[in-house]
Amino acid sequence: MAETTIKDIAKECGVGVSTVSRALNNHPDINPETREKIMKVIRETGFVPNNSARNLKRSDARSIALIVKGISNPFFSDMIRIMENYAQTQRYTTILRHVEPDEDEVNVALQLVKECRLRGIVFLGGNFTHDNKKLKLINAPFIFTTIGSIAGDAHKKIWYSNIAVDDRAESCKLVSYLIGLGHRNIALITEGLGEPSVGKLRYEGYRDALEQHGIPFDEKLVMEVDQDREPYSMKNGYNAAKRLLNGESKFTAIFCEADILAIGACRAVFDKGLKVPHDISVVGYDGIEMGNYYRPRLTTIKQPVEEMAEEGIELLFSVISGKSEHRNIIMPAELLLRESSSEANEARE
Amino acid sequence: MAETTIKDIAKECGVGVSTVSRALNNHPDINPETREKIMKVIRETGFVPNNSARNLKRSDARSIALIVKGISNPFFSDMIRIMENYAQTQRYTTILRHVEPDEDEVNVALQLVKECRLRGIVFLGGNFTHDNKKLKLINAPFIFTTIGSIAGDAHKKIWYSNIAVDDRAESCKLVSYLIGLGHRNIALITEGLGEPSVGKLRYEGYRDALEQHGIPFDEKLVMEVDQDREPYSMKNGYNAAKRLLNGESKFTAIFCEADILAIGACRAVFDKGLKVPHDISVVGYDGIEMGNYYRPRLTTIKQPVEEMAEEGIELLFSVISGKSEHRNIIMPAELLLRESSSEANEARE
DNA sequence: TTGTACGCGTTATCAT
DNA sequence: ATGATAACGCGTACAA
Repeated sequence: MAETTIKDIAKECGVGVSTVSRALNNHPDINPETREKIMKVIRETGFVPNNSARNLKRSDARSIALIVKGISNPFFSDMIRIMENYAQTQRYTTILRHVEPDEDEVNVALQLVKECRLRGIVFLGGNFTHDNKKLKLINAPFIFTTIGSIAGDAHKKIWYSNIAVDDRAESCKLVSYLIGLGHRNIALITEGLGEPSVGKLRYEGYRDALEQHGIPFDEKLVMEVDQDREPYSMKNGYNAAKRLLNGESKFTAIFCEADILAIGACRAVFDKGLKVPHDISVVGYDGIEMGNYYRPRLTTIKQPVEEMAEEGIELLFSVISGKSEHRNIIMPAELLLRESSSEANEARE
Repeated sequence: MAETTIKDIAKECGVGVSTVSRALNNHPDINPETREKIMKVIRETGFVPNNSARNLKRSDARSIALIVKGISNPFFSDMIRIMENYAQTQRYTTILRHVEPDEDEVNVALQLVKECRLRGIVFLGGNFTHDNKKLKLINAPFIFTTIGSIAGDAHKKIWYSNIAVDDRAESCKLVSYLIGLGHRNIALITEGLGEPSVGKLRYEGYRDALEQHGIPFDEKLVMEVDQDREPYSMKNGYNAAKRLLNGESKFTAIFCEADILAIGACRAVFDKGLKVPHDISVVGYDGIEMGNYYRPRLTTIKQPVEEMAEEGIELLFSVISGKSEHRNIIMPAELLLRESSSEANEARE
């Protein structure tokens, strides 16, 4: 029941193994005829080279990894698809690895790179700062994406790439828009402020906006989600909003750090017998497709997912092939004004 | 820049490579002291054995694959997580592979099994019948899940597993419920009837229900989604519903073969200035979390995702370890009566 | 252009 | 209990 190997093919064709290998890898110095003969047998047999043996031998193992923190966020699925497809066009194998919220994505990468001889890594989600010492140990080029950007870092000497929107600025933009609508008491549903996450950047953007408009910061209006398996979930948005609504602080708008949280928050508002946006405006962040189907359509910051994925994966591959250096790319995001926000009405008690 | 290998560790510890290997794999015949000494060095070095070399040599490669058709359906993310976690507890590596709608999942499996020496495969999504000849070529135990069940097959001699709900019966149950509410003109938004997919089973359940209640079948009320990249998407639900609404046939309810389609369909109804369920009832299938946050909450058939994932992966592993035979498991589904369905009002023209 | 032989890092078999 | 060594399947330098 042993799988057929390159030897079997060689024997079958009456040639040496190296000739088969050459046929397999489009090597130049091989007689087109023998090549065709061999490929025919390969097709008939359905032979597929053993990946382990290949990677073991090859100096360039032709595989990259996508390390995703937060699979259940639909935000990532498109990006994953685009990146996988691109890798395939480069004849690379993609290893897709999920990371639980309590796992350290850098440790996972460290392990994976050794296990699988990766040629490159994309981190999706997770924290935006990491232990540099550990990062240095990753023996392959890597890029971060959708984990936030820090504009000030752009000039620093960089040895890995980052591609993201300017979360702090975009977040500030969104909250400023709410303020412009007359909202003064704006609640925030946030991922949690302990970690250096995008959540924190968006939180800072929120504070920036308040400060710029001379609105005092009220920490009672900041609600962290449950330290759950998955911070960005509808359930967390729901629970956090419920706590806010049952609290004593009054507010006329909620800024949720992700659309998926906003959807949960809307549900909590409805369950309270209130209307969005009439009683409370609810805005999100990310621009997931669902936001356009939800009722009301979600006002949000739309991240350019497709473009980020494309630019990111192209960048990684040009770094791998030595064609380009690492870069720090800040993508533009778009403020989508839709139905879940409106002018502030009287703040509820 | 070469990675550290088992040899380096051996040299460092002043022992042979086989001793290191024994320490690494919890072999019985090794002195606990030397074992501890070696493990200490391994921890300090951060050494990780090369997976390719391992799989190459090992008879039991300790890896399984999850082959997923339709990543963007949030329905699958929970299942994937549960299965990955379970595999990890068995110290197995999980290879997650997405399949595009136009790819053949069996071909992918065939290739993967050879490339990676898989010990088992889970198919999520995709068609429910396949070329048996090809299936026989898959050199590893495999199970299908969420691709529909055919009750009549239960007695057949089986050499692979299937775990799913009885899509036809559940679908019939749901449509019968609508009929019970007084609906006579019930539209169907379906995946497409060319392929032997769950879509087809649900379509048959729809027809069963009509027939049982003596309602004539009207093919004008059956709307196939666009042959898109991804059949189950909100966009497809939206477009299909729009075509129905702009058509000449009248109806008071729409049965969508997936919740994600139903959400799109609701949006189309709203855009037309109509109300769900007052003017048109919209029901879905799957029981995704979003259905409970949407407004109105979706009436649907809830598949027991967690249980299916758990039972499925456990079954696969017990087949792998020879502890059990392949089985054909039909899971119970639940009819969730929520807000998107109500008694039929006058059919719109 | 083609074939032979070696080595990639690991595990398993056999001595010791 | 431990160490030397032969595989595993493939790519490639080198010889032919």
